[in-house]
Amino acid sequence: MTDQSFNRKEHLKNVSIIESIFSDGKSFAVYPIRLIWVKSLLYKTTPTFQVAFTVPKRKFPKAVDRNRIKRQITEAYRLNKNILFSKIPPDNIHQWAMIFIYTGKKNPNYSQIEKGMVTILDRLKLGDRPGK
RNA sequence: ACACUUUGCUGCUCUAUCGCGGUUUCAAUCUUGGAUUGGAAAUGAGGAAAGUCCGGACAACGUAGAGUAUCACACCAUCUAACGGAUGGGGUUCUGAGUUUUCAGAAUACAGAAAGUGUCGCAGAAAAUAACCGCCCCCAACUUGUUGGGGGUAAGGGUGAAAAUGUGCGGUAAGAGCGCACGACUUAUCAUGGUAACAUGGAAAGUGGAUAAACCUUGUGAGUUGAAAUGCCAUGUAUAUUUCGAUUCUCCAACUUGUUGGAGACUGGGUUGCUCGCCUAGCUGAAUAAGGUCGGAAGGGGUAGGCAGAUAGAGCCCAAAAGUGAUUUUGGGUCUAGAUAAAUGAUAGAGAUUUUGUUUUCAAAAUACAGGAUCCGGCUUAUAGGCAGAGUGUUUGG
RNA sequence: GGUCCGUUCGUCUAACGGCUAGGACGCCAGGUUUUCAUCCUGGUAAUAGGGGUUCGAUUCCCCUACGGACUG
Repeated sequence: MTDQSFNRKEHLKNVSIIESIFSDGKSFAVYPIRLIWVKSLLYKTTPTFQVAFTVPKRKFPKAVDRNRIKRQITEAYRLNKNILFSKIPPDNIHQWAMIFIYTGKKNPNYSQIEKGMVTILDRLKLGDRPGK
């Protein structure tokens, strides 16, 4: 049985970490989602992955649309995050902070978002990247 | 019955699994408080939550007072915590019916142009002290019906959004509210009705073009700033640094003879934007040095976590009574989000409504506008479908 | 959350409540040139939307839409 909960601690809230992600984070995109992330040393109090979700206000001016897209992305992450946990190396000393940005232009359906989320989580390599 | 207009109400439903926010409760671990993890229960976004166009509650600052500026509002009464909101009424304008007296509906920033200033393009003689043409009178000249000069006159003149109170009679050289009759309008006034706005009627004076969503005048009201207000706790730090200004003078009294006290001027600061007024400061020192203090500006360092504010209230529902109504009173019942990088979603199934195809069946698609952020009362704007009421028109039947 | 400002040809801008809404850069057509550029001539094209005040609105007032600035 996999863990499907999504607590408040797993939300990314620290302002300085978010600014560092936007200034020197690494990114790639799978339609309709773009992922930006940064890796740092592990603290004991915070969980391994901290995640935030945003939708640009320029493309979706109404708050109803933005809320719905954020909820759907959150749901897709919650149901598929065991892909990430299964890829953690055994002697892990790092933690990851990630931001998912919705880059599409229309209101999506959930199946599209879930497909993009699964491929993103598959493609993200957590192990020892040689360039690091 | 259908169509249109308008007003009000409503704003898809249920089940299972996983997951999120706060509340209550149970268990475990660490334990001073308390924190973390897990389980359970009930619960969790609107009529506009929106725009931020008004009004309040609440909070901070200010709080002897006066004047003025600035801003807002402007028929009357009532309602309300308050309002630029609502209800009822009045006036004006428009539309329809009907017809000369009304009825119905809609709109209405609806104080003052007779306090003053400004503006009124083009056209037109003239756009606000109206004589260009025309009409009339007097004088002069001669070519004897024209010219020139002086004066009177707003009845007529192709314009314009607007042309000096309309029609008729009298009157006059020609004319003119110059006079009269019937009207129109304005001002202050009297009587009746009405709480009042106002209506009706009488007598008097008068005829003043429009524009105040031009300046303005009158009346009424408003202190300023807004939950990023504000209070407390924790963490952290630097009363750092630079620069500008002020720290003055006179008089009186006392004695301890250079100090103290009082009064005044001046300067700085506070006092709602300004003024007066009020409060307060002007130290050490021989010194224009130096230090201290006060005020302004520049610039820097730190934190960016938690609690309160913050959800029981001008609350919601039902009934009765008062009132034309907005609304109020009384009685009973009820507790119903409280987040802070910010909680409502996904999957599966069933049903409801609408549309399309097919037409017993069935299949597919869609289900509006839109998401709390301190809280209320309004206004404005967006809104699929459904329900109810009113009005108008058409058709059918009696 | 709060306070305030603005919207004029495709772009940048001007305007006393009063003429056909002016100018520059563009674009189009013609001319000049062997051709292109430059230059000359002409044309095109706008008051964010709705309502009101006024004889008359880009201008004054109200509502809506959009854009922007400030505020810890």
